[in-house]
Amino acid sequence: MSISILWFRLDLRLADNPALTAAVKRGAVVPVFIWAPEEEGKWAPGAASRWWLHQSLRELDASLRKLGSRLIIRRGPSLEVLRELMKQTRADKVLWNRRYEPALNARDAKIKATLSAENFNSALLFEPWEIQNSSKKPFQVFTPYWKSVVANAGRIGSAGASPSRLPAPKSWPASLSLEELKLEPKIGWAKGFCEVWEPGEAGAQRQLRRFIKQAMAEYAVGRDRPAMTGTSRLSPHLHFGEIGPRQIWEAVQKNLSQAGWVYLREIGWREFAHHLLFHFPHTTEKPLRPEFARFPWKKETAALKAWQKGMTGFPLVDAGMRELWTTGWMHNRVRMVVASFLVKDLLIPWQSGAEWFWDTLVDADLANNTLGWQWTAGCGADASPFFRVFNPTLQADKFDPAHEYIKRWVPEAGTPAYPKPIVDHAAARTRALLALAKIKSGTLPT
DNA sequence: TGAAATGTTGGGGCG
DNA sequence: ACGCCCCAACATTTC
Repeated sequence: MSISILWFRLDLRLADNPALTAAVKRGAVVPVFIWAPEEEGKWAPGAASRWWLHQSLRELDASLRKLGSRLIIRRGPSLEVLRELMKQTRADKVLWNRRYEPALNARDAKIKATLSAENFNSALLFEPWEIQNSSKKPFQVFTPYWKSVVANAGRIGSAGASPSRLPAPKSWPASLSLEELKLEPKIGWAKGFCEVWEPGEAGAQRQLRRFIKQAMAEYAVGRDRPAMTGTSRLSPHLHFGEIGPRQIWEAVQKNLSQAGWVYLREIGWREFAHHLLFHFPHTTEKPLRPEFARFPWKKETAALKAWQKGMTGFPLVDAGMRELWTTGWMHNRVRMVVASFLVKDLLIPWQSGAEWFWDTLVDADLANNTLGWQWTAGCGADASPFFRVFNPTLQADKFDPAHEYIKRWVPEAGTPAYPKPIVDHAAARTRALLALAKIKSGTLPT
């Protein structure tokens, strides 16, 4: 029997974990998590993500201990740690599930070329290179991409079960304590997070069952009502791999209905985001449509601050930004509204919004965040056209008609204590369209 | 997975 | 009865 290092990354679960299954098959398993944020460059986990990661690692360790195993925690560099661990434990192979972020593709390739390693897919229905259009190129439009995924659905593997046993090595190598990683905030700003989230594999499963039973049938409407729990709320669990898309696919197929497809389509958008990030890795920083590099963005520090703090004077925008700050999450309908407001009403670069979301969202995910912001800014693949400007007031009336959501997060709205709108929306819309015209006319000869 | 501007239609009041 | 105007309701176009 061989000894394997199982390198946990964004796959913090025991069920449907192909690397884990393969490791168990080989013999003894040394599960390890390596904290190496510097290897992710600019996109190292933000503060909210680190809070979640701490809880999730604690849960993972507890589940491993129930099987007589445990989680070894180390600090990077990853290659050095893995090499050392192999020596210490006499393991002959490292197994892991793939990630697709540009910085990590390079790092992992190097590790794979250096050590004896084997990789698996736990995070996606299809690998980004498996879905191609008829000319063998990546898709850039969602609908044909999704059609291709559905047409190939028969090839989606079934979700694996948790291992019933997890053979331990003869002796355990040294480990840091979870606290030593200092992932949790020093001051208690994450209190609100604890009230609404249950990080870990068990919490993810509970959330999935809650959604399928109580919300999925009404999803087509419920997903647009920020005051309701009408969405799956699985995004942070998915990001950390506490649940995988194959498990969701399988569970929804068992209860399939028209509404089920509406939801699976959203899983499709997540899949599409990973597809795009893999094939167009520069889009984390730069617009996919090159003409947007010339867009006359503003550097409005005060306005950006007002947006971040939820003090723009637009109740729905502020409600969303405060929900984000308090709970580490924002309803997707409201994400579109606040993003449109930042990019179009304030003309602040979408990258500034992406950075703020990166730091404050517990579900911050490089693929989804990049797609979301480029979609809003109109500069991405299959993006919303820039001239589609959300009117925050109309959006509130449509999707929060009783202002229940607004009252929850902005109780002082409508009183003198509430700030005056920092822009005139109608004027801001005109200004945004003018700015857009500039990059269009810029392509014409003078 | 918008909203505003502009165009069209048709019912009803009124001379 | 008829033409004219008003305007809400709906549709289409534009950004």
